[in-house]
Amino acid sequence: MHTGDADDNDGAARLSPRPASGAAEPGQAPQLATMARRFARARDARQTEIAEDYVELIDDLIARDGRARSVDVARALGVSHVTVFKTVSRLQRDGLVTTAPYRSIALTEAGRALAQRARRRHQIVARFLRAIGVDAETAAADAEGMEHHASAATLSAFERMTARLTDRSTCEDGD
Amino acid sequence: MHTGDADDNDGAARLSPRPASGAAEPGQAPQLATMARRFARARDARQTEIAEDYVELIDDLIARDGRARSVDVARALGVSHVTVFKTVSRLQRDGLVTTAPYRSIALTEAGRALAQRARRRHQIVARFLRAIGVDAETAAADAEGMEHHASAATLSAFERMTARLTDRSTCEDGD
DNA sequence: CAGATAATTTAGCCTTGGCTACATGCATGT
DNA sequence: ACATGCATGTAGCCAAGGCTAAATTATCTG
Repeated sequence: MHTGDADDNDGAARLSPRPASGAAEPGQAPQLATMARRFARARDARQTEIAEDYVELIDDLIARDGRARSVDVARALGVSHVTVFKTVSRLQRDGLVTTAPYRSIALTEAGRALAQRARRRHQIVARFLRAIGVDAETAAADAEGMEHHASAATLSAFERMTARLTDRSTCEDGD
Repeated sequence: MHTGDADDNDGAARLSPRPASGAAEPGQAPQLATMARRFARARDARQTEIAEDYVELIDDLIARDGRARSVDVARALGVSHVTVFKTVSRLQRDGLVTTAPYRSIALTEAGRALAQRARRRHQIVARFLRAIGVDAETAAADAEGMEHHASAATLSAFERMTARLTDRSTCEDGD
């Protein structure tokens, strides 16, 4: 009843198995698996982004203020303190932070290690973006999202390029 | 009852308002707002990542196979077809795709536009990563996640650098 | 010390994005 | 033409990550 059954093929192709070419599988099947792997990696990174943001921020707050209150975390992240509370509970469950009722948030060893890794990546990305000519504010904002998706190889390349661009004496050969 | 109340301050500082310095606000308040803005942008990008991935992939499938079946989308993304079904329903609700029962997925104008923007960013990021020496597979995988967080300024810088690195005649001046 | 202010915690709600299990529809093969 | 297989759709579950509202606890102030 919705569409009858004939003339709406201006974009909604009928689901016949192979309308275009007979040689679809050999070129497509491995590519599908490869794509799936890449998307899985991105999905995985998305899941850890929040944890990394939290521990990095908590580490920053402790370094700056001597403590990390959930209200400060909430203000820095721009979310409600309830969201922080629940997320911090998950982080505690996952062994990244420790909390005691009505006390400031503390990082575990694992949390500190993750925070340092995250900060290092963040700095590499941010410095790199500035080095290639992105303004500081945009660099900081983009780094905030990009850092979680940069692999070790990419980070190395970023560091190489940053060094090369910062030291103006080298042009086409860095190391 | 849980911890008593006194001696666990090896990391869980008491929640006194200002234990470190009296000049906390002027240096911290604007920074908190700035950080919140950056995190909000990253959060926003995270929300649109999936939509962009879907429309870009659907566009690719249509270009390659002449149609985009949800089962193909599911295989490419590495998720179940039910997840695809539900996500595509949301995309339809948001005006990015159109679907009819048992028909292939079609992109709306808005969906096609978003797909093209996403693909362009994807290519810029991937080409750039390869240009700075990241291997192809890692570049593709990292680009998958990073593309969604690259602002226009960063993309321009990427293009500039890619051109500079690809065309070896220019060293310190691109355009 | 009592009240006010601020922070934390709890309770409950929503959307997104993932899943399994099952039901239905389409399309081809014999 | 009908069975069989594959694709799609439905129902229901879960966790994450967001929210408001209300209750509880700390801390500061008067």
